[in-house]
Amino acid sequence: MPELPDVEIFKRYLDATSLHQQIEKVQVHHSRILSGVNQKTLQNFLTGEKFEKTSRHGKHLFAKIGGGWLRLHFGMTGYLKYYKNETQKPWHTRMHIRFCNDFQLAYVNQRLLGRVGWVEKPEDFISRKRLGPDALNDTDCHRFKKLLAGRKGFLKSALMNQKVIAGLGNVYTDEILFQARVAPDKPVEDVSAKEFAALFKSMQTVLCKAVEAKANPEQFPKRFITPHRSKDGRCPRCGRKLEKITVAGRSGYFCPRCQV
DNA sequence: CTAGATGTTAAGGT
DNA sequence: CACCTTAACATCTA
Repeated sequence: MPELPDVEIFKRYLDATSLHQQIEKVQVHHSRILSGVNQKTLQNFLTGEKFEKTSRHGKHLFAKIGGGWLRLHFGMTGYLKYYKNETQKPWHTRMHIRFCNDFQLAYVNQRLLGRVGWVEKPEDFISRKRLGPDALNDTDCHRFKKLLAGRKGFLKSALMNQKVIAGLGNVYTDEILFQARVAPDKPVEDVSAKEFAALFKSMQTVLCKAVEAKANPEQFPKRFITPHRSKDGRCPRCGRKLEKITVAGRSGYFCPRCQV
């Protein structure tokens, strides 16, 4: 589930496997994943070059290479896989980078909702898309309040809006709301100063713990609601059956007793 | 067979 | 301008 913590793990994976190696060949198996660049241009930009470093903003991963940056976004289903043996090539590999050491990096995207692009600088992309500050690296409690102040609509919608804060998706938004004990359908205008502080603190804790757990829900702390997000899921705090709610077209889960 | 799944965006409405 | 809902995208699974 490629939200901020997942993409942070992909970043570390790319850093640990693919930096400073010359690229021998690039193949795009499905042009639908390309955004603002065609296959030939992308191949020209990458071939013979090396990834120098990476950065992440929200759910976007950038890798500096040659005269610009490769941008990777994963949609609802996507990940990276570094491998050597052709038998390990994942199903639904949409782009494929072969390094001179014979290892390969696959961009896997089953549902084709992810995108690969090329930007001169990450900041250009971030401002063009009007993305908010990164939820993990670029916020503090004061700024967080200011981002949400004066907004209308439900809290969950605002938190999931990438133009407000970048990186939170459906699952982690539910987790943050649960940990802060605030209901997803609370109007932003009704959120108290105390609740804003709790939300900010939960956002930091949840994202940090998720990254520590390698974004794997099986390794999340016991108090997390994420592993219980399902029809018969129960609140890990009070045991009550979770409620399902649709906000901004997405299914959210929350505990009606613990979250007010 | 159908509904729903981690994301984003366009279109149309309030 | 801000926000809402719905649909669409493509594919797999419960």
